Amino acid sequence: MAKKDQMIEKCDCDVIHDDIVEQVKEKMPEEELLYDLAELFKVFGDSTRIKILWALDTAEMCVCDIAYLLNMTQSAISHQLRVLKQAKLVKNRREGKVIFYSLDDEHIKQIFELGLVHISEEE
Amino acid sequence: MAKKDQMIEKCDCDVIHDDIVEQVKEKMPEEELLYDLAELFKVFGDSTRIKILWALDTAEMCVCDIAYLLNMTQSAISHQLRVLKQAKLVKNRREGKVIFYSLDDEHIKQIFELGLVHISEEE
DNA sequence: AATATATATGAACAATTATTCAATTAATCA
DNA sequence: TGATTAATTGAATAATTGTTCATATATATT
Repeated sequence: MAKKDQMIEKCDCDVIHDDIVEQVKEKMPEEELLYDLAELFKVFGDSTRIKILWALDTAEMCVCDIAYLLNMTQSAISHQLRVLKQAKLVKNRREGKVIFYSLDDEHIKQIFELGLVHISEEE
Repeated sequence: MAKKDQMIEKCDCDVIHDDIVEQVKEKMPEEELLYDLAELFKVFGDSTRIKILWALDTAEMCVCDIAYLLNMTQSAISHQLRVLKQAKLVKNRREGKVIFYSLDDEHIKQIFELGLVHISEEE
């Protein structure tokens, strides 16, 4: 954090690298898009949220049931559900006093599965 | 952090939810696996690392070129490359004074692409 | 050997974040 | 209306993390 706004000079380790840098620059998505992508993965980067998402992939659940399942306080779960909702990963509906949460994205499971492939490949 | 080891009681919002909790429990991967998955996504959850990975998807690059490309200090890049290497996402080879980094995983791009799909779908 | 360069590393600091605790809101039911 | 319950919210705290700065290591060159 607190990145200073400095100008990084080219190294002179090999002039040929100029080509590579230019080539990479062209193929890179926009700065903002990559930032958003990092924000999305940041949401996945917490085991409580991963568990919630994985649970909701099986069934719609209310807050207290998630709390019971994960053995955590309602408050903690509620805070995390808010993060997930802001990221448009879950949605909810009210039924009386109870609020049911469910997944709001098709790709979550696929992303998780790919992640698991990577993990299981580490020797 | 600092999660207290407390016992969360079942809510009595509806006794039927017992079934759901049991069903979800059965389908959930092991605690440890989900933890590792979160750790992986934590690595993706930083825009500097995302940029590095995206850059390396186009071409093998040395540390100073990455630093120049992203306009960040060599030190900052080096620290992040260490994180990426520990997560087995990049590998490196030395050529004289210069150390070249490249991707060490087939799935990174796929995971990123899926993430981008989610982002672009948000209305 | 001495110097220069590319990279790595460790400590420090600022910023971010996950959980807890206490209080509040919203709905139900007596 | 008052009591109960499910969920949300805000502040506080502890832990984690990304960058900087100074220093160390490794290779090449003179």
